[in-house]
Order: sequence, then structure tokens, then C-alpha cells
Amino acid sequence: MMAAVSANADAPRPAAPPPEHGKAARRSASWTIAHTADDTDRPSGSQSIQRAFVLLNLVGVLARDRPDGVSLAELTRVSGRPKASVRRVLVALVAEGYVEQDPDTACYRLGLQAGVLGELAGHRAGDLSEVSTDSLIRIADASTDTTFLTVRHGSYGVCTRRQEGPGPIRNYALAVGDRHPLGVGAGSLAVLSALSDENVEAVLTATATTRSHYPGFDDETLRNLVRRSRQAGYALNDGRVIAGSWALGVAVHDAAGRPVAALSVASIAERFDPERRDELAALLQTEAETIHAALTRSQESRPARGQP
Amino acid sequence: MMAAVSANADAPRPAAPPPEHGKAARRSASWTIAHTADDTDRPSGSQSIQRAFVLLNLVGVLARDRPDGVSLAELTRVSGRPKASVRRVLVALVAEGYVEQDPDTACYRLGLQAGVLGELAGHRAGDLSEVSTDSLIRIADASTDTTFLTVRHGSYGVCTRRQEGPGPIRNYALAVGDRHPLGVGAGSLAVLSALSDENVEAVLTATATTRSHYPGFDDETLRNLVRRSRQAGYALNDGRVIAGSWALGVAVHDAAGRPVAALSVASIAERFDPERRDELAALLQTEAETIHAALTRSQESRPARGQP
DNA sequence: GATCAGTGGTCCACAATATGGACCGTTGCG
DNA sequence: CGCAACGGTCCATATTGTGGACCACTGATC
Repeated sequence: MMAAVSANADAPRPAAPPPEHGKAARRSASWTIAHTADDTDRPSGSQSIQRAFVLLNLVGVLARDRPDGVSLAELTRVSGRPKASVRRVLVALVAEGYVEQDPDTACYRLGLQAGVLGELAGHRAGDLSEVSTDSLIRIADASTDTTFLTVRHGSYGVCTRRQEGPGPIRNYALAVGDRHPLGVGAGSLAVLSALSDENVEAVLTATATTRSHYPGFDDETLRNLVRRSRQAGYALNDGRVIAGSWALGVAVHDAAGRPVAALSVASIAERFDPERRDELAALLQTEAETIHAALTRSQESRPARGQP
Repeated sequence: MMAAVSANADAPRPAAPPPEHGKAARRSASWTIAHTADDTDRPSGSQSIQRAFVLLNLVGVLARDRPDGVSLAELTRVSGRPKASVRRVLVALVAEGYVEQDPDTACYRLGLQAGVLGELAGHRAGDLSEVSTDSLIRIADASTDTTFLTVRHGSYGVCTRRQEGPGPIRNYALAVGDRHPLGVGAGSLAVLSALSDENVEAVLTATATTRSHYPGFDDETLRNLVRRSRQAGYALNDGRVIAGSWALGVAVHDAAGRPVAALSVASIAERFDPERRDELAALLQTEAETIHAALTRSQESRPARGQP
């Protein structure tokens, strides 16, 4: 666990919120995640809504492995917003059923409607998540490591699925719901590397402020990583996000050929010697191609919009 | 299909939105659903957030069986709000990734983050949905009819799960995400009937304005239905919501003994002769008890909040 | 090809709405 | 018994969201 938090993009005030990643304060999260989409965006008349959803994401991610939920204090700390505001929003979310408050601990976790929304969104046939489940399972089985599906969303990558492998090694560097700038993490880097140079630059500028919270991911480093990934045919994260935690990713292209996601496998550094890298890359590439084919197929059968 | 829509509670202006349920206008929905929680609630400083989530629910429900999504026009029509406002909120939702807009049709459907949220909320062990899946499958198999799990949320009931039976009869009266006042529909009525008289009255007043859109569900009728349900030991919806579509429901109690949900089975009127009613009621009651037991068990094992 | 009803999308003066610093009542630690 | 950290509440303020009016486009229908 120890999963990723903080640094809301909208308040450029330094605010000095995260006491570095040194001795992690309290039981709160120790590191950074991007909760909102673009830094570049112009809120233009919906700031409160944006804040509400950022907070909702935060509740989801922070309460992920905590059945009791997240405390108001932690949410205020991590969101960097005044307590009163956070609470007001939380009350609204509770009223809507998207968040529920534990009557005993007074902590917050995702509520009924969150599940309903997932139910409504999840089983969209022809959807990426839908068609990639089999691939994820195959990769996890074959590699015996933890496998991820990262989906591109604007200039960011969101982990939308995670499949544990049968092996003894567990990797907690990435979990469903985590969001990082494109380029941070193997899958995310694979997507970035599959973009045109022009788009890469656009992403770099768009994620600049967010990336200031990620040590060791400056523009130049990322450009180098992109170059290396293109050359190798796969993206390698050699412990840059969390020391000792390595991963290897390959981009997935949609029917139109655009890189919209990535498959990746994570484990400890020792399991990424050159030979195994090639094996893994081949494995991932095959499955990425399978998914691409499935997406293309389901795209072709679209125009028919029959109905009983 | 033809599933349920409209009548946002916050705008008491008559507005004459739904042209009755007669010749369904356009391809839009023909009937009513409650999208927001309480009529009684005091928005107190979060009206825009409430509106955003109401709209999000609306997108989810309306786009449910429509891969292309919902048009802006339909959303404005059905939400009863000015187009500009609806659009502004939609843009915000899109920016957050909870809604996506089809680049071709310009229609809106649930987006990436909606699925992620569901993923984060869904697999909460010890959760109601989690422990009731087996029961739903068993009921659907045994009855050969469509089976539902309805969860109480305030004075309303939300359909959170739906299991098709192997039989030839399909029922489209209720689908995941649909929300109705307690008392409307078999499962919903089962929950209402399991409440104390005092609570029943509270629900009746809370849902009064919403229920004005549901013909044939006035206070007196509901009180009669509650009385009948308590006597029979099960709730019967004899085609009151949609003609010819009957259903039978039984309440599910949580570890503390409160009725928090209901199991129900729906089919055509012909399949609800007295004998079969008793069979179904017994079946549902057994499963409701099973779920209750599971909830109690998982509740007891709670206090231990260990962590590596 | 002009009309019209229907889309999706944009603008901006106005005030209702969300904001957040200050404050209160508890709890639990030293 | 302070003291710190907690959840929760208040309310004057101006920032924020509001929504009527308007534009451009499309495709029936006359």
C-alpha cells in the first residue's frame, strides 16, 4: 500500500503541504498523485464541481484498502483545502450517496452510488477494460507477476485494472485509481513514447506543474526515457517511482491507431534482467496486438445500432 | 427497456415536462424516476454539486443501453434545467473523466473515471452487493425469472443488481441505477413495509413531491400496500408501476436488524398465481436470511483492523 | 431553395452561491 | 490539567455559477 496522494493542481500557492517524502507523516499517504486532469484547464464556471470530483477521487483512492474509511482530517491535509470546504463538499457527496460516513469512526468511504455508477459504466461491451481482461490474466499467469492496465486520460495515465500474478512477489507501487502524468511509470511511459514528438512536448508542458512533485521526472529526463523506450520497443521503469520497484510496459492502440492505453508488468529489480525483459516485452506486445484487434473488430460492428 | 426518467425534485415549478406517459415523446424515456435523494434536504451551500451528480446519474441511466450516449437536448429536456447550465456541468464532468462525449454524435455517456470509481467501490468485502450475488443467482435459476437487489438509500430504493433468469421472459421494468421512492415496486415496498409505522410516515412525507409523478401511489394506497405486505410476509407489486409487469419482494436486514435492502423477482402477471407466490416468497425469504447471516458474520469479524 | 424546427455551442450582466477563517465542544494523550 | 488534534458549525464576503438570449449548422418539409 502507501499509495499516492495530494498536490491539487488548482492552487498554485506553494502552501508547503507535503512535508517532503521523508518521514511520512501520520498514517497518511507518503507520496504524490495527480487527482485532476489538466493543469492547463480553464475551470470556467464549474470550480466547485471540479473540487467535488477531485475529493471524490481522493476518497476512493485513500479509502481503497481501509475498510473504515478516511478521516476528515486526512482529507483536508491531503487535498490542501480548508477543512470547512472539504466538509461541506463531503456532506454533499454523502447526501448524493457517492460517499458514506461510518457512523462509528466518522470516517468517509465510497458509498452506494459509486458502486452503481461503476455497474452502469463497467459492462460497456467493446470497451477497453472489457476486452483486455483476458489479456491481463494471461500475462499475469505467464509472467507470475502483477499486471496492470493503464488508460490514457488527457495528459495523464490512470490505472484502471490490476491483476495479481500467481508468484510470491507482490507489488504495491500502483493500484486501481492511481493517476500519474504520462511518462511516470512503465505503462504511462509506454503511452507517452507512442505519441508524436509534438504531442510529447504538449504533454510535457501540460503536466509541468504536476510533475514538480515527482522528483526525477523533469522534461529532459522524460525526453530521454521516451527515446530509450522507442528504441527498445518497450518502456522500462527502472525503479524511478519507488526504489526497487521495476516495471515494463507496452502501449495499446485503439481502432484508429492512437495509443490509448498500456499493459505493464511490475516486480522487483532482480526479475528484469535483459533476457527476461525481451520475453516480457514480446508477451505484452502480443497481447497488446490482441486487444488492438478486438477493438478494431468491435469498432467495425458499430454502425449497426439495432434495438428490439 | 424504456426506463424511467425526469422530474428533478429541486425545481418545484410545474414546468409541465412529461407529456404524460401516453405516446412516448421521441426516443426519450417515457416515465419517471427520482434522481436525487431527499426532497426534504437543505442543499445548504452545495447546490451546484448536487446538480452535477443528478446529471451524472442521469447520464448513467439514460445511456445505459445506448452505446452512442445521450444527446444534450434529451438531457436538458429530462433534467428540466436550462440548456446552458446542463452543458456547463457536462463539460465539467467530461473534464473530470466521469463522462465522455462521442466525437461523432456529440452525445454523452459515462466515462473512464466512472468505471474506476466502481472498481474502487465495488469489491468491498462484506458489502451487501458482494454477499448477495450468490443468492441472486440461485433465485434467478430457481425461479427462471429476473431477480433484483434493491438497496435502501434514505427514503428511496436503488436497484443495484439485476440477474437474468434462464427463462424466456424478460422484464425491463427495472434496471441497475433506477431509483424510486420506497414503496414503488416490489423490493422497494418490501423495505418500506419492514420499517416501523413511524418511519413509514416519515418516508411518505419525504417522498410526497416525488411521488406526485407516480400515478397511483398516494399516501393512502401505500399505507394499504404496507399493511397487505406485512400480513402476507412479502411485498407484491401487481402491475402498479407498469401494467402487466408483476413482482414479488422480501426485505433483507443488516447485522443490526434494520431493513437495508430487498430481493425481488419480476415477471408477467400470469406467473404469480397464489401457489407460486408462496413458493417464491419462501425462496426469497431463505436467501434473505442467508444474506442477513453473512452480513452478521462479516460484521462480527470487523473490530480487528489489522494491517501489515 | 427558402422555411422551420431541431440540434450543439457560446456569451456575459447579474446575484445567488460557495467560500473559508474563526470558533465551539470533545476526546485522548502526557 | 493543559494541549493538540479531532469533527463540526457559523456567517459576512465576493467569487462563483447562473441562464436567457444568441449564433451556426443540419436536415426535413413545402
